[in-house]
Amino acid sequence: MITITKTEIKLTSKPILRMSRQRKAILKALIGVTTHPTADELYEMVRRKLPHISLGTVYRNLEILSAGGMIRKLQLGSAQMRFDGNTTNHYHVRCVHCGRVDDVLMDTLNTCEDVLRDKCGYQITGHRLEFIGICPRCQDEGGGHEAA
Amino acid sequence: MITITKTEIKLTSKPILRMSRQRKAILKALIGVTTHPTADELYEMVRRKLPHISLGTVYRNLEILSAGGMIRKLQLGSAQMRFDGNTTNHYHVRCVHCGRVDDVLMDTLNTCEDVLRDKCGYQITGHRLEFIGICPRCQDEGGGHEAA
DNA sequence: TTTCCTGCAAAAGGTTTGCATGAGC
DNA sequence: GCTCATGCAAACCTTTTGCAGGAAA
Repeated sequence: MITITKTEIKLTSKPILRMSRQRKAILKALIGVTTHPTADELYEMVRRKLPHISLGTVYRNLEILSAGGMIRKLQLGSAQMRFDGNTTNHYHVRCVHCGRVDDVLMDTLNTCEDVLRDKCGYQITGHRLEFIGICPRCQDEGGGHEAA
Repeated sequence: MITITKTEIKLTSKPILRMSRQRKAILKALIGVTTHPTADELYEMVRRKLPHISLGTVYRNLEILSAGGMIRKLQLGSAQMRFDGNTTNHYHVRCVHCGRVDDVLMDTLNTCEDVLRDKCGYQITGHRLEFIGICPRCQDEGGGHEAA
């Protein structure tokens, strides 16, 4: 269970999570965009406000915030991790050329999970669906963009 | 276009791919299992036959074989890459406890791709669906297994 | 005999971690 | 004041790469 107040986040029978300036800035930066940034991109974003923040702190907080359910880790096809401030159930589409990730609006496949539960012996806890394609911009420019 | 003979693989307007002992052993090892091994696991498997093979060679060949469509790279939720000798369209289920990956038998979502193509501006080229859960063995043992 | 491939080892990412100091509450 | 969080830098892990020698065809 998670309790969120203006100043702290409590996870039942876990240490109190303090709302440090850094943590707040990271969360705010992530919630403020829809671009699913990498840790490094987030580091650059937050650095404009807190120039002395370290990359290690960004990683530590992204881990903590996602463990607390306040953000979501996107372990997509690319090797690098991306993060999403939108924790509602939704899917993504990724551009093979530039690496950009957008949201996809479609119904989720919850009935599939129920079917599988009975069929393969696994206790299903979730699923991850990602579409791959070429984004409008890369189509226009003939695929000239490289992975960011 | 791919041409496969007993001794070589030709990719139209690409250099000839030779069937070296190493390449053959890697391919054979991967096709012989249904466990979706990591590069390192394959390295260990192949090392029993070819003790002097290097990990770099394994990586290089996995890359080449997957580019040629003879095997499939599985970029799943875990950070590490896994490989699949089964190149037919199918989905996977991954155990959060032990990292094991199994095949899932269900129809593929090709109609979703068509709908998206019209809806979000991306030119969709594929999709990746992975279920997450707890495998039978980890359920039995109370989740005592750790990631491999 | 021409390429392509291998083994070795170093480099290159991305991510994690140990430690002393600093800051929430 | 007690803890938790931070900054720094080193360590870690997986994957990639440069190079000289080796082997397919």
